[in-house]
Amino acid sequence: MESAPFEAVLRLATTNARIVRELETRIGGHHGLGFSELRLLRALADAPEQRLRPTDLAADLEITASGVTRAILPLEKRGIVKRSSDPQDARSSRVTLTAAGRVLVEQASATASESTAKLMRRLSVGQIKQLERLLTEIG
Amino acid sequence: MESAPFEAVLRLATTNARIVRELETRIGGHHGLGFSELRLLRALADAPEQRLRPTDLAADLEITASGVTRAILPLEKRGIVKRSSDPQDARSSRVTLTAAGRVLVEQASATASESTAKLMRRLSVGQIKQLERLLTEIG
DNA sequence: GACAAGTACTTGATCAGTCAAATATACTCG
DNA sequence: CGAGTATATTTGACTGATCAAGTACTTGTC
Repeated sequence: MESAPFEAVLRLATTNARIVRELETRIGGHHGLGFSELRLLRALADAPEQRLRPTDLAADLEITASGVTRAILPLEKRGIVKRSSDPQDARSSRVTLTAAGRVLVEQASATASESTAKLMRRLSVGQIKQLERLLTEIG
Repeated sequence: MESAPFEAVLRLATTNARIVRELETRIGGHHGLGFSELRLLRALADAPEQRLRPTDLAADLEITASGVTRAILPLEKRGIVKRSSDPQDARSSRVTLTAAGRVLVEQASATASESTAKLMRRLSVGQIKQLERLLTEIG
């Protein structure tokens, strides 16, 4: 009773866990940033005008709105992101990278890229692209 | 400053999060089991003699030994797994599926397979196999 | 324009997992 | 054999996330 899709999901989970754990120590050591924090900063950096509402961050990161609230707090205290009110909707707000945040995300991404390249040294660039394509294709 | 490997890792994380969250509700709803619990039970089910030491479980699942200790407790209380002492090493123990556990993992896997197939409906069987191969290849 | 329903976010309680330290046992080598 | 080191597990304190409930605002309908 083997199911190719479910086997793939199990593999996805372990590979993800291994890579995240590895990057966590490398990024954390260099920049005092967790993997999920870097993920959040990258989402901001990649957004048009480097600005997103918490809800959109939640959707991008596949976490809950509640998780976003809690993730943002320490980043805001450290002056890495900033919140401003959303002129279109008073319930919401807009989260932006500060100048310091832009520098940090740049540096941390560089470290992460380097480490990732090492972790994936067994795959060719083509295979990595293929992997990314397949993951994106899922949904 | 784009890095194919790191982009792929970011994608890996979000896709993983989405799938895990989805399966969590489906498996949880039907069998009262979390995704990571099912992962643990599957590791046992797939082990020779359906028996593993906590350390080996930790390695298989890519979590810490500490995490295994805590994951096993509720499963043991529910009679899904059982611990016995390791005759080779008094520091360690052996974790096995109970009869009830074997039934449960079978049923939950069926549910999970079904849900996963739906989640991955946009990929062909060949693409899913390819995805799994690439993930395995990484490390 | 008021009221119902929906959406955006926050908060309290909880959970799964981490790390560091403690404990217990095993292994190695002089 | 015994000392020192290494390994297996557990525990306490903590972190990052969840869910459910609450607040605040917006939207759609009559």
